[in-house]
Amino acid sequence: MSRERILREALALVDEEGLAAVSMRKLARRLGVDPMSLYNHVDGKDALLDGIAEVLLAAIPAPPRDVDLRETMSALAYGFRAAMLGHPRAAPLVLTRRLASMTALTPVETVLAPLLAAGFPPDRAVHGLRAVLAFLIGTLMREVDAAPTFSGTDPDALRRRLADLEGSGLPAVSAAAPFLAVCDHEAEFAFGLRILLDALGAMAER
Amino acid sequence: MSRERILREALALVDEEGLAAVSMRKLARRLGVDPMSLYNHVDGKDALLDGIAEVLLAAIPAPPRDVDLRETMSALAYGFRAAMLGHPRAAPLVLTRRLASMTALTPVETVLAPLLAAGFPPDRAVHGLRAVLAFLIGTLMREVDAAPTFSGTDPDALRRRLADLEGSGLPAVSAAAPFLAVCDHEAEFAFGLRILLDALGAMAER
DNA sequence: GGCCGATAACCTACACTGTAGGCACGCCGA
DNA sequence: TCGGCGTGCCTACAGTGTAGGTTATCGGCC
Repeated sequence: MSRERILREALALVDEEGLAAVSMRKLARRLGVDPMSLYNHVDGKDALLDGIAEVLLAAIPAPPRDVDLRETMSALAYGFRAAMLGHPRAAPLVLTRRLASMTALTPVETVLAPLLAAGFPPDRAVHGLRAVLAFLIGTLMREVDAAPTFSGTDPDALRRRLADLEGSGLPAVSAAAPFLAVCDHEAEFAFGLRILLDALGAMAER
Repeated sequence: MSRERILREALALVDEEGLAAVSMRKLARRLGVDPMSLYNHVDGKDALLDGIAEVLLAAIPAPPRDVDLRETMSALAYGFRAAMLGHPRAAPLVLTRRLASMTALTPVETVLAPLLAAGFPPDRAVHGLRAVLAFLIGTLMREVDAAPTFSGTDPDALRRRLADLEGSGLPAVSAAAPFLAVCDHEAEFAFGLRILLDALGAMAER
């Protein structure tokens, strides 16, 4: 039927079975349709994946209006992260694909506008935007589609990982093993984002 | 023949034809071997890709010894980047896979050691390491395996992209269009890295 | 020297993939 | 009424990862 329904079902499929499990045939089966019929609404598998990525991007909420630079950027960053974590197995589509659509531009506008308003010259504003975005993507890459490994709920696996690190023969790694074995993604994210926004804030004042 | 030769040839295949073109059969043909023979040295395609990633990781040069914290981290970051840019089409293997091998631990040791020596408590050191790593990965994700688009050598494509941005109806995007249309990855990288290392340096002093 | 177990190369076969090409139906404007 | 066109279906093709089984070659041991 419609492209929209196809994308919705495709996203559900990814959520349930993971990216690798997506095939035109399986998707068609779920929709009760012949595989080839999909090609009337989506031109090829790659375009389908791009479509899913755009659905994800569109789910980023707009930050509140009329708050200061830092709060705007922070809200957008957390919104982006939340949108990706809402569909962890699909998130790599957004993080690894080079999207050139309008959907990708809206968040850019949202963060660029307050930067310019804060007095950033356009080139510096783009620099700042890209630095934050790179950090966002890198962080999400780490936690998304992760094996449940790092969530650390399994105490046995954690112990094994800890032993591996301590027995690595690398002194600094051994010393920091308890912190390397686990990863509080939320805290890591907050830490890095704070640093970056601090730096941007300092630049804004000059 | 040996696992090593297989990985070398696989990396060459990726360099020449891209990740999507890698198949056990094609790789075997290049090696003049039956596809199934590969399974005697590598257990499955996924393990093969992991192997390629480790080859890339192993190519990161060790930073000079006995220099200060900032220089060590900077050298390692640039080394990481250079290693990935040396094989842009293979780099996503490192950036997207969750590697748990010893090879991945060596650079960790290299950056963790000076952080601890500088007085960082282990948990903060890991925080700092991860923040920088996230930025590294995010940045590389953007420039690697990129369509040659953003290299901007084609003035026609650049003009088209610029026109798209200016005609987007988004005021900030239009205003910053000349800087959004191109991307000097080297400069972006230096900018973000400087911010992060500044922040870590400031933390080290307290 | 003769045997034996292991290793590695090969071959076949299976279930599955994305999608090009063609056919049949039903709606919509002329 | 008649064309066309968009949509859905079907077949077919070249290619995929890899399980299972067969053979030859080689190193060590009696």
